[in-house]
Amino acid sequence: MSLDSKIDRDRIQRRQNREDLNVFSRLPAVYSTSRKQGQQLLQIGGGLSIVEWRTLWDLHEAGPMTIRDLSTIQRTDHSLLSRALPDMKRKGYVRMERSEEDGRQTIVELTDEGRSAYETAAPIMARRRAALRERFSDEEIRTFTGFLDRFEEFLQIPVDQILNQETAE
Amino acid sequence: MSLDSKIDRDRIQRRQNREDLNVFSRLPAVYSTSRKQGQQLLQIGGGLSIVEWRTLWDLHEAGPMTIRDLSTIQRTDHSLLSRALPDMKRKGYVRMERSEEDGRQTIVELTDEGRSAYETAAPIMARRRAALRERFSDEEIRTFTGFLDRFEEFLQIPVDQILNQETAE
DNA sequence: AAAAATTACGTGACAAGTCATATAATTTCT
DNA sequence: AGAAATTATATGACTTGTCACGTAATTTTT
Repeated sequence: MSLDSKIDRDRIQRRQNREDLNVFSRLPAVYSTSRKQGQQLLQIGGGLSIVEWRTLWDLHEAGPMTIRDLSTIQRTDHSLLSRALPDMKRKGYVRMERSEEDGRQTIVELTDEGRSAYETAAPIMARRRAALRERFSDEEIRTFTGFLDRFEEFLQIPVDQILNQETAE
Repeated sequence: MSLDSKIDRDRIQRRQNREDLNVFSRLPAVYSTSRKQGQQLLQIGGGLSIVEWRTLWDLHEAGPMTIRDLSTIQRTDHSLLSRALPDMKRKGYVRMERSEEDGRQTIVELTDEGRSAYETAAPIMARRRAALRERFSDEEIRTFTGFLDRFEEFLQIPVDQILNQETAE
């Protein structure tokens, strides 16, 4: 019997419908589509990368800070910044200086050129957030991010603890 | 003046709090933490990669299907599968066969060995979903995925349409 | 004060995604 | 039927993200 005849369209469809309710499965697609949209908008707004945009934005909003601060705000690994910053410095977007108080830290500060790059991208990115707010009320955003909070709490649970709860089922 | 003294801890903290409500900013971290958790569990459950797990799971649940079907269910680019499948075939997890009905398609089917790899990982991954259900009711999961639906709808909107709605603000 | 632990950062290696482009097969249009 | 468009897959190039490990600086312990 050929494999063709073994394909069960209905069953495949049901599988897909089922997976629509699986948060773990949906996250990758939602994330990557969101990222894609961000990249497109940044392309229009001067060609910054996502990491660059986040960094300029943070520095603009909160002033000079360390690499650790940036990675904390952005909720990413510091290595992402470690790699992006020298490039950004070369482009003239930021200044970097070893901290006098703590020689391990590097303090990053926006330059005028960085500010100007920020200002090119900012209105477009603001438009995006506004467009989202046209579709989600403040209340809904809080509910949505509340779910993200709870989901993140779940993800914090150590793996062995998850596995040892079989009884609770 | 040294850069150290220009650091404003309070302002940085406020920035961070603000970003906690920004869905666009939160998604990357939530996604990658979820992925990390998945990878850890798979490591324990036999060492499958995420793509491999998803594929074995889908084939187990819905029977043989094409690469396109797999990528649709998994909501990812087909290239991910295109690259993973030859490896999975080499490991003996799947069979691949050109479709007789449509010579462009490749039909993928689970082998016994693939089934056995699936069965090693499955209980662990099921435990994870159960652990989630202990913290989110069915109702809440539906609300959560409902938000994901709406957010994805938003992401579907063409970029130029988002930018041209400035009036609506 | 010396030793041990922690923290900040840099860097190499890897996974999971994307897109763009190429090719072959199928379908649609004229 | 032939031409044109579409679809399925493969593959190269790239981004975002992780982790692990190394080094230097700081903090904590003894």
